[in-house]
Amino acid sequence: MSKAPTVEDVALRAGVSRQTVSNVLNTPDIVKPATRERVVAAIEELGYRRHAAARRLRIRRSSTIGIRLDPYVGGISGVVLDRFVHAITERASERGMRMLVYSARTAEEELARLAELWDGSEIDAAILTGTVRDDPRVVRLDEDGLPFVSFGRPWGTDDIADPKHLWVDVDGAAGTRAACEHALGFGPRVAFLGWPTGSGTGDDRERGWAERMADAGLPGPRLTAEEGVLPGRLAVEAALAAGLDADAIVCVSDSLAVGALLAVAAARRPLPVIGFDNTPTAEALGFSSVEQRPEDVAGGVLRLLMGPTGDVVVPSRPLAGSAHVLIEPRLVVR
Amino acid sequence: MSKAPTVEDVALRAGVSRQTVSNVLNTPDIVKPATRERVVAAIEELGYRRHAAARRLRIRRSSTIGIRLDPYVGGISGVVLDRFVHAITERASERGMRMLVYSARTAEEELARLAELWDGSEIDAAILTGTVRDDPRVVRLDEDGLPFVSFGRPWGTDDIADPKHLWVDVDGAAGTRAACEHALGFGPRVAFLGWPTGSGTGDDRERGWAERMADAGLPGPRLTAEEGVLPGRLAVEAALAAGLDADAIVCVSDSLAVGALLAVAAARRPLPVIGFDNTPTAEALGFSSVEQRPEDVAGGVLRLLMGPTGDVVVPSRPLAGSAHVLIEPRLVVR
DNA sequence: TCGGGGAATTTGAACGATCAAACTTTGTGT
DNA sequence: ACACAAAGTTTGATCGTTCAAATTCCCCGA
Repeated sequence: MSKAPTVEDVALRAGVSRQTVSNVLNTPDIVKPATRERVVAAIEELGYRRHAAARRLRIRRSSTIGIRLDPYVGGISGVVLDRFVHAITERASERGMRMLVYSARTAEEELARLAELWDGSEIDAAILTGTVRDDPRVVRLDEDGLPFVSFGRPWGTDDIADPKHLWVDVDGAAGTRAACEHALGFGPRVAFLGWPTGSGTGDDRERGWAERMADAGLPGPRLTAEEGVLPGRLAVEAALAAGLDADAIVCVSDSLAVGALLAVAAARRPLPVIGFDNTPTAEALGFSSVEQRPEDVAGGVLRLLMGPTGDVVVPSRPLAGSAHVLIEPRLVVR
Repeated sequence: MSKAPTVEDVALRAGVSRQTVSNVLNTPDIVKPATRERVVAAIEELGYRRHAAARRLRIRRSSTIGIRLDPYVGGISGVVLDRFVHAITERASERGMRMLVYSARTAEEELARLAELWDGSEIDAAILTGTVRDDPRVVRLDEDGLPFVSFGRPWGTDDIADPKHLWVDVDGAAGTRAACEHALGFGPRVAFLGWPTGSGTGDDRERGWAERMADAGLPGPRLTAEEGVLPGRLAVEAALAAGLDADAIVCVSDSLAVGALLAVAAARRPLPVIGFDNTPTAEALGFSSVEQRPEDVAGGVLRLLMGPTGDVVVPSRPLAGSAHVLIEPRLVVR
């Protein structure tokens, strides 16, 4: 097994120069067809492949996007992110991009990692997940000039009119509205099991239910629990014991939905429960759930980073109207 | 914001030469302490970071490992792989390695991707998952000289004595044996719900149960179902209807365990069910399950690729005794 | 036949790091 | 004080590709 061929080898074989080979690879149309064919043939024969590192060094682009993969903490919620990672990996590859994953425990550690990857020219862009209000990462990445998109809105800031950075998110209200619509088929009293007020995501999802019920002129009961199966179960058990009068329960997450299901089953009250996130657990237990459509989120992220069709990351200042993508989720009925 | 500093800039600032800076970075002990300090200070002041692409080009190593991330297909089983990806990302980073994920739908496509990444010098090694008997990937990667480790044994080949390649796997029999042990605490009649005979993994897991029961002189009933919640449910329902006499059910997977649980609940027969893989669903529903310990698998993979402590991939011919790692799973009791 | 001009191709330099070898400094023993 | 080895440092070349500028080719009209 000999050394991998270089442009030089190909050039020699095709009887042309380095640069012509390079042109065939990068800008085929400026090469005379006859020459091009000869070069292509030589490439085939030698099994030539570009050396990525050399190319990166020269053009100062890596065609790679970084994304964090937190240490696995268990629970249902991590699954959504994993699905997104799968989706973005696939979509990125269609656009000629690679995905580099890194791990970090804290925001600081993530920043350190990203700085390293960015300065070392290992990534052209990054995708942030789990952004919080006044996220320190957003500020620093802006300073560093690293193009990035976040999956999740920066709740609390008004950045529709004056966008500070690019983001893609799921329209939670639309999701629960759809869930509600479906739930109303079981009867007029649709309850909502949500998180305590204050989380942007939770409030958004609750709004969909509240609005739909208001439209119908049917204020439904609202329950609250911290995220988790057990809290959900306890909340619903308590509500049932207190004489909850509902025809269905729409939940802010699959974890809470599982808890609700367990409570409902224990009480022998066959109440339909609808979850959010459509995790494998929802599939396994066979309850309906709102699907975030990770593929569409991934598509949105890439569109913001690279434009509708390009295959290069184009650093763009966020412009009102074109800095955000809001994905409409869909209800998976079971 | 000016151009990123290079070794040259650092050298100038510290009043030394390029190479000395490089030495401080790579082999600090051959540099005189006083000089070293000056260089380190200059690096700090300028915020210098190595340009990864340039380094890769020169040393012909990328310090990157590739791993496939299949398009997400849903279901519970994919979660195990995701957990492994998380774990390996974390561990790899501790060893100074990066993880590059790629997607592929078929073995052929994966080979194409890997060849591209390997020839382009983007990865130093690869991790294969879901290897099957006479896997075409194994042969081709060997030919190409790409170092790789597989997560999962090549069932069917005798490669303990004459190892053909490196692999790490989970000792399924040990897992079900532990599950069985725990189940025997509920009573002597422990049933097993497995896949149809013929899958290496399934047979291995079943063996643990069979052996443990044989040791106890208690042949338990054995049920069979294809992977999936519904098949599992139907199998157990049928068995219960036919008068299944059991004190607990050990299952080959969490999916089947969920099915078993649903059947058991529907029949109002409080039977403990134990699953395998410890997915979030097992956690959510609160049933015991055998945990594959992805962190240990990840550790094993890196050890095979890089030796016990190194930070470089060392391509090694598989040697009997040191080519495989078998992880002992542990039962998570709930 | 020659010149003009655009298309096609080639040449030299550069990207930023490390290797190998040459060179200089330091330290030791006599 | 001197020779000699070891330690420390510098210089020139190189990895494979692409950019920028220079050169050659080719067609067409005068």
